[in-house]
Amino acid sequence: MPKPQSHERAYHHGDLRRVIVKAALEILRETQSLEFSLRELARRAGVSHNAPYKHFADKHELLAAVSGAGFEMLTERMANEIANFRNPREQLFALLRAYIDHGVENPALYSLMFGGYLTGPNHGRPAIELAAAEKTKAMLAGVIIAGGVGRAIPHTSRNERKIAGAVLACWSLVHGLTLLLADGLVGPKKKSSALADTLVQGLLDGLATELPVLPPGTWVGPQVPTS
Amino acid sequence: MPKPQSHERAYHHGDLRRVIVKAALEILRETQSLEFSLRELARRAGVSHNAPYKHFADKHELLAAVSGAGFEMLTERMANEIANFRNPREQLFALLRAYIDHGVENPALYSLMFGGYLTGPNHGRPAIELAAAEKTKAMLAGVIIAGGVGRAIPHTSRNERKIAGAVLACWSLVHGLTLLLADGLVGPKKKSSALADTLVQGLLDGLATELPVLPPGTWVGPQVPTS
DNA sequence: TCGTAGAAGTTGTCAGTGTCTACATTGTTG
DNA sequence: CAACAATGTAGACACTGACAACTTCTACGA
Repeated sequence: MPKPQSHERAYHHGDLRRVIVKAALEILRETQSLEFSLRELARRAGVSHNAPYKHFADKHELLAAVSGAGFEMLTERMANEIANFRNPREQLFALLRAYIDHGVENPALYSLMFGGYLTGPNHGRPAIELAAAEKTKAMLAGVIIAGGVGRAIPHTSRNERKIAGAVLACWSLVHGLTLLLADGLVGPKKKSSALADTLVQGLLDGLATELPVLPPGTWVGPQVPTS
Repeated sequence: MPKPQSHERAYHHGDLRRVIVKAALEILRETQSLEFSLRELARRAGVSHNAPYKHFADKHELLAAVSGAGFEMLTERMANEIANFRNPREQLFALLRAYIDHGVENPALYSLMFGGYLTGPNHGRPAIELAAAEKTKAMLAGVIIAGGVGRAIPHTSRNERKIAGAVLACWSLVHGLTLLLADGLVGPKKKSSALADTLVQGLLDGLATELPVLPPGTWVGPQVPTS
């Protein structure tokens, strides 16, 4: 086990991986731009330009780790918000708002998570990211099953498609709205919460009256890597 | 050095700007990756590595032009689809489907358009892009006004917010769905059309019964550059 | 007609980047 | 305590985006 108790680190850093990811999150927040260099990151971490390669195979892997950290922050935030309510409807509402806020408050990180930087030519999303994203989706599904869209939906195989449809609808709307807001393509950022609230409200109302039923054969889930 | 070889181009290309943008679109489609170099583009266009700088101030401006071309392709495609129908409801449906298809068929381009590559630290979206995006939105708004969500909404100042809400709802859902599909975060790409259809159907049904009303003071539109 | 200003394309250069290889330092373990 | 793997450092390389200076062509007014 590492023991970096001394404030003056020796040759071995002991916790460089986490430090680098944290530095990346900082840069992202400060500059709001994805155009930072691996070397700048190393500099900021007070380490030689090649040290990160001992923890990440290449830059993509590093960015994937940062993105994964973003997903974890997101799920944690949503979980915290959910804990404030008992009514599933309110929970779902709080969850979606947390999602939007997370994206709007840190657009660059959100872009990294969803902007397609990592879903390159052949290589699908890195596994580390997929796992984190899956947890996010599971949380959303949980609240919906508990009755987020108006009534509880028992998690039977018969309801599978119904649930998947509701999850997809919620996620799509909130996802798109967040992107548009973060982009500045619509509306002022300041008042986004009110805007988002009414929109989400509308969606949930619509969803409550008629749940879309997905056609058979469709399958909602992460794309499994073929290798 | 370079002599005028028959109908081969001479020193002056004549139409390099368009050729470069087209080459960029090709690369995007072939590699499905945003990581191409300006120099590779020049090579592909059969031109020296610095020629593009006579037409674009820097790489950002070039990418903005490519993104703008993407928006134009999108609006054109939507317009074509709309022309096949007279019923506003069907028109809206066709329009949204065209939007989704456009994104799913060329994820890299879609990422460039919406992934936040260009909305850097301070500089908002380039004007050329904003103009193109605005036309897209106008078309969507037009169909909605004509009755896309069930009944016509006269374009009075009283209905301004109602229209804006509907536009935002439609765009958000479709935008988010497209991103999720293109990302491969949900569902298989193959069957996406069926998936999208039912989802859009659900949204429209929900929207028809209850249009969300935006709170006063919110304003839906592109963020104006401070120039 | 011509000659010149400027647009369009070229070559050369520079700092900075991602990644590779070789080397140095460390903590761990037999 | 010595060998070893993990971790960090130093140097090198091809490539990138951008700048400056040069060349080639085209348009246009006297």
